[in-house]
Amino acid sequence: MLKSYTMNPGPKKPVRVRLAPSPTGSLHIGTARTALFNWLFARQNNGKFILRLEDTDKERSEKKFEKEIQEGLKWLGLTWDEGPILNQDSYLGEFGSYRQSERIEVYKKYLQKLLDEKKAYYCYCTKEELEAERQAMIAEGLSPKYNGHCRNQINPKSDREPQVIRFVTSETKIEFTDLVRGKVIFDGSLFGDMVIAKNLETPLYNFAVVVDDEEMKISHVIRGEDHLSNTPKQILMQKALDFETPIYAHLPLILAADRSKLSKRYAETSLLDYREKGYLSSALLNFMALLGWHPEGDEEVMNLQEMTEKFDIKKIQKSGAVFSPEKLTWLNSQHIKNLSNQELFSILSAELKKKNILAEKEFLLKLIEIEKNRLKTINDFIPQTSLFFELPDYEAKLLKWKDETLPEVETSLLKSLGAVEKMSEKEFTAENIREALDSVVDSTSRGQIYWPLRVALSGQKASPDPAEIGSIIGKKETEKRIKLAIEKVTNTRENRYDQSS
RNA sequence: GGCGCUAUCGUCUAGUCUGGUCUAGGACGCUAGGUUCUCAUCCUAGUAACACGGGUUCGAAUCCCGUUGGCGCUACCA
Repeated sequence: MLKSYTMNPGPKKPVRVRLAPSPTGSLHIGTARTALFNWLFARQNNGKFILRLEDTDKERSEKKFEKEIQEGLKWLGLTWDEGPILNQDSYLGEFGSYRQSERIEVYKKYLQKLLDEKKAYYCYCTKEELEAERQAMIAEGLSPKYNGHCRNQINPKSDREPQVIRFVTSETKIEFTDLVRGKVIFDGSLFGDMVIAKNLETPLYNFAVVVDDEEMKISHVIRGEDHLSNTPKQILMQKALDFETPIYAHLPLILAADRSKLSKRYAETSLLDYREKGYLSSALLNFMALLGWHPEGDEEVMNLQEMTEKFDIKKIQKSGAVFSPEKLTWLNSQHIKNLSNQELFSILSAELKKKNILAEKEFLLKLIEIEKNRLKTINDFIPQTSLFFELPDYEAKLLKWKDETLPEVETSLLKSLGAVEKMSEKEFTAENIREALDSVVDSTSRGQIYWPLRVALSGQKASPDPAEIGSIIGKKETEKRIKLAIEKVTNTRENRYDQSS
């Protein structure tokens, strides 16, 4: 007769959620999104967001990744209420350490309790024996699981060393209600007695999680869908230990374009690399939220504050979401536009400093004003504004508007020069330049004047308005660049056959 | 293979619970047009989807069953 465990939410506990990454790699974009949803949920419910480092795998865990994870979360503004402190090595708090490798005594206590109560046992079977058994079961077409050989210590094999500690897995149906998926049922009889520790001092993931979630009074476990099949196993252990089962919410995974697991081959998976590439944390946050969730209404560009107001965990999508670099980039440009010039200034001046480029505040502010709409990433700024610092080299033929001839270009440049020369340094604003230019423009074609002038001032085929450029580089530099262009034209004409015919 | 999750434009999604107002809405992308000296911005328009097959019903994207596809887990990793 199968008995079945049903999860009852029980009395309302204060909301405490956690992010539990393993420091075995950089902060993955998927982990960052999990952090976001946890954070949002905590904020909405007046709860606490806890960061816990799951470093029970001694071989793969590294301190530098612990630091990176924290740095990434800080950059996103996803601050945690409890847990490690950046640049501080000891992580002690109300619940002891938030680093699993420093909580061995806690796990040991519960491990011993299970052992004493015969809810767990030492297994003496060797890896080789287990593997042979596994293969045999697969050959028979069965789902491979441990046969329970050592469960009742039928044959203590006293000449051997214990290999691992196994949990007595009850053969029951396990049912729980997932906040995003609804009711989920697993059959415990398919699991077999699982290994929960290598020995008393070396617990494994599934066990450590159960202990920590209880000890740290976690109310809601919001994590990736890859943990969905761990959940029934963890629930079984909670029952054995007489722990309360938290409420679960399993998030859909982030996928690559071919719907496979998001890997480096397809897009950058490390969060901090997006900072390097010139993405704003607010854009990343916005983008990650939109992967699996959508606010009511049509407005998709949001900051953290707005997301906190609109977020609804019950509205989370059930199936995986493909990562779209294009949308991320678009969102980034939108967030850049929403920044005030002052905010952009702080970001960009830091950027310039890194590259040892000196610029005065007033000058930078002017550049920001005209470049803001042209930026997709912060990193675009330096290459796009280099023309204001130094005129790039260009070919004379670039000065030609449509199919005009070089002599016509020269005439046009001469007109521009004349208009500019009449102005004083003081009245050299974009608006005034435009006015002066318009007075020499032939009503049929502004391009005839504007194009060659723009190329003369920028050296590029795509750039901001020549009047804008002129106002920033100043009257003297403007005249200098126009004269240079005229020079280029005449040199080309002298040294080559007339190409106009 | 077994178990679990899942399925609306190329992509992210609204709509599904509480069938009709859905000739399926928005966003990204793409295309065209407008503004314009160029690029970008901005504006307008277009493009394009209910996986398939049954059933229930006067009526199904929406409810039920099946099929197929995708993903996850199946470790002495997390």
